[in-house]
Amino acid sequence: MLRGDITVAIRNAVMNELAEVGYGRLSIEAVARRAGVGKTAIYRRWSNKLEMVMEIISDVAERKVPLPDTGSFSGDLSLLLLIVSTALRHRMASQIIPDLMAEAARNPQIAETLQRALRTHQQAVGEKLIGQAVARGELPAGTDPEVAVDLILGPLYWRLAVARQPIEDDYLEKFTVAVTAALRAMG
Amino acid sequence: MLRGDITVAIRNAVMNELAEVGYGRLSIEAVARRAGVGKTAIYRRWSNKLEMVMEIISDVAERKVPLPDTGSFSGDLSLLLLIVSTALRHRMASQIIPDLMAEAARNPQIAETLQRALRTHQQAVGEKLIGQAVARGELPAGTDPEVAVDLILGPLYWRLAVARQPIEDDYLEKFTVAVTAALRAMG
DNA sequence: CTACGACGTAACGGTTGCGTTCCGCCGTTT
DNA sequence: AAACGGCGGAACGCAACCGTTACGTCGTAG
Repeated sequence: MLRGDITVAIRNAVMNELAEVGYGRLSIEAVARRAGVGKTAIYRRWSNKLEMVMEIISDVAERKVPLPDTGSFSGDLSLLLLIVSTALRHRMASQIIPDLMAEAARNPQIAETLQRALRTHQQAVGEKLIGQAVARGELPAGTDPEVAVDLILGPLYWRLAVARQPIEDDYLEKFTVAVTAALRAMG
Repeated sequence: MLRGDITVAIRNAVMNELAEVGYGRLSIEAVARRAGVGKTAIYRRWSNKLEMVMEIISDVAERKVPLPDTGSFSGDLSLLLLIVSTALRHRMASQIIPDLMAEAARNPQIAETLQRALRTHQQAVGEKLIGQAVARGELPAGTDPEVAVDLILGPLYWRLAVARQPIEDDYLEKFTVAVTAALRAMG
């Protein structure tokens, strides 16, 4: 019954509005305005702001990202770092994610949705990456995927999304070497 | 002329309000209510919300933290990790910092204030910690303090403030070993 | 003792957003 | 041809907050 093009327009408007003003200041009226749509069209689909945002965010978050398999751990790692650092440079990630993370500290429902998406992602990446490396004998058998993911994603997120400092040409290279050494030492 | 105890009450109210509802939803009226103070008392001190929050935050951010000097790099590192991880467990840090960081993505003035505080802190910690280790011969001479700081603070911030997962007993130990190896390899 | 000024309270007009309702339009279904 | 239902638009009453103002109280400085 509901028109699909209208739904798409609303979803886009929500994402853009989220990026521009954040969840806290996002208003249904602004979304309607931006989507070129009546408020009624929105309330016909969701009953309030939280429900609307959660449904839209969940959809986006559940899109799966292809995991690297280049044949060597350092290759996998380089590629992963490249993918993540590229993603974190886009507005979608660099604005919306920190905003929702901050919001999650107050709203259990947002927290749960985000954590699930995040943890699933992390686990998948960590287990595949580390599992492959261990199978190849490049990392010791006891390597903890969880700690490994922290070591890999943490610094990138910190630098790009928190400190918001640029990444120079050789940074990812240096970083790959460092992380490899760290994981070998930790086993 | 302005009464000091009132100013203190307002500052506390702002910090608590920031932690609870975040910058976006912080209202002057709520601050006044919480501080048990009239709005006039606030407007007599600051002309608007942004100015008020920035001044208060700047003050807090500029408080200097004593840097470790335990005599060895791994000792320094362990202590630093302990200090940071403890700080990040408190509401003040785990709620307010991500919130302001997200806000900074939109408000250049907030961004600048936070970046200055952050960068100053980072540089001080990085240069002292790495400098000491290099002087002792524990790290190679070319070690980049900036990358080192990313490697140290990034994973902790990620785990505690983003992923919001607990830190187990041996995590910091493992982590210390890993980071040490990473820095040695990177030189 | 007086004057000053910071204080809390209360009210102001104006803005924004909520969630709801009613309307007339128009494309689809039957 | 008629009925249905999603659509945009407009307005509703309600609530919160903005930044400002007027007023009366009270502690302190002169």
